[in-house]
Amino acid sequence: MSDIAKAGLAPLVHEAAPLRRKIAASLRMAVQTGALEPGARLVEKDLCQELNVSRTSLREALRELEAEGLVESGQRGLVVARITPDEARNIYNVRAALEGLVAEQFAQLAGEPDQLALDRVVQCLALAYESNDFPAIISEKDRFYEVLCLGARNTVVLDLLTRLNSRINNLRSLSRSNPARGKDSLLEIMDIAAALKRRDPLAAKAAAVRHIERAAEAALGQAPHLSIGSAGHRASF
Amino acid sequence: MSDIAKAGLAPLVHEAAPLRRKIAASLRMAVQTGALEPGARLVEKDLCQELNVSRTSLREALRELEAEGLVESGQRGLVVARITPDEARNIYNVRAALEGLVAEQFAQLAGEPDQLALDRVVQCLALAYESNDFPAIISEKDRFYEVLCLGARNTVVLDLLTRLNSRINNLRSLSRSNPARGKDSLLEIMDIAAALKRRDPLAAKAAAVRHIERAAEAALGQAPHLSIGSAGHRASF
DNA sequence: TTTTGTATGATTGTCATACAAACTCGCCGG
DNA sequence: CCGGCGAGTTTGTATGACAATCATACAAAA
Repeated sequence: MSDIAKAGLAPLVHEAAPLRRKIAASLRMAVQTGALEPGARLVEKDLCQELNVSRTSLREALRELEAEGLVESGQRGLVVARITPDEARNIYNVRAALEGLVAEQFAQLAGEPDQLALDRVVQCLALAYESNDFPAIISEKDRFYEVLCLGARNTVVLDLLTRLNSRINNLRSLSRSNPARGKDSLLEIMDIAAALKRRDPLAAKAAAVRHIERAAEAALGQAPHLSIGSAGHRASF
Repeated sequence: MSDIAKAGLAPLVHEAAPLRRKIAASLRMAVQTGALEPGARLVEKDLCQELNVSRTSLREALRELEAEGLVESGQRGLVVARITPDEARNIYNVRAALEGLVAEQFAQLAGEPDQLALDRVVQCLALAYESNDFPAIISEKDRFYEVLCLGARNTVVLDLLTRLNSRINNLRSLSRSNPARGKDSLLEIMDIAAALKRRDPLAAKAAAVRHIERAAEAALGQAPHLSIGSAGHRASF
């Protein structure tokens, strides 16, 4: 065995992003920024010209987005998915359930490195909030949930949350238009982090659920015509 | 408006299954039955010949399965996803959380027609259990959850559960090898149904969570090395 | 014998093209 | 005004092609 092999080089994680993945990412971004509005038709030929890719690759990317629920088949071809109020509400309900679960798991399973990573990402998040850098907030928050899921040893939830978030990213940016929301949001997150540091599973779960409920209120308006998430989870505190 | 329109005919939802969907379904079935074992390589050319379809459609189907998590990219191309014990455990944890949520919502939101549909599907399920018809049990149980989600006005969870189940269908049939499990499973489901009929959200949620926990025990062995789902949810009863 | 270099084939990722079926829209005749 | 007809558009599917990458085997060198 050579010296190089012993040197412990990084496995060089083959970050080969296939074209279809870049296409999917580009379309996701277009939906998030509003360049593609809900209900907009996705005409393959046009998108091919726009992105300068073949129909083959484009269609594979569309399958990915379709499975994600970001686009749906209208009467004719695909359209950007319209999110009904019920769906939006339910996405938040699901997020509350899932993030409550991983918060609970993190408190029970996370090791020292996970706690350190959590500290770091919470600090980054605080900075992003202070500088009001919206894209950074979103991206750091995604990283926060990533750290949470990894510490919870739960990649299943990480997967699901990623997909769900892509469906409500437009709502997320909408809810940030409320200036007061930012401060509250950060405080709620620090509540979660504090409970996690104490390794208090139930408090962590409660804080995580509360955070999502507040976010839902901010994004959807104060009237959750489905009292579900709230009532049910509050009952379990 | 014609008499026909008044007759309340089904909207005839143009169930034109594109070929790629049939391909995906066929591959799902192959994984579930074990014809394709976890870790098995999916060579496109071979699959094309086997299924007698073009590579174009096959690859689109594979994207669908990839997004579903049923196949994953190995070093070279795709392989049938191997499910680690952690992942399996977490899939059950997530199912517990999600099915608890929809049970709660059903109890609060379901109308008369939903309750009727529930009765019907529970009866079918009982029949399937009695006749020990494994494929029918699986299929009726999927319908049970479909009815549950529709009554809960929560298509988001319906979507997620469908995808998750495809990843553990092999485990599900495995757990059915335990003969005693069938009776218990049916009883647990009737517990859920009873709570739903009483419109008791918390009892319904508790029963749904308990059902999944028992199923997890049966499928994964009695030692849930992650005490998460159990501890947390029991605490909220 | 072990390591290195090379050839060969298999497989994926991407593309261009083709064509049938389904749909849209506008035109035309009643 | 209405209803059908036809042209253009768009999707679904198939085919063939090619470069890049990977696997394997094999030959050459140390």
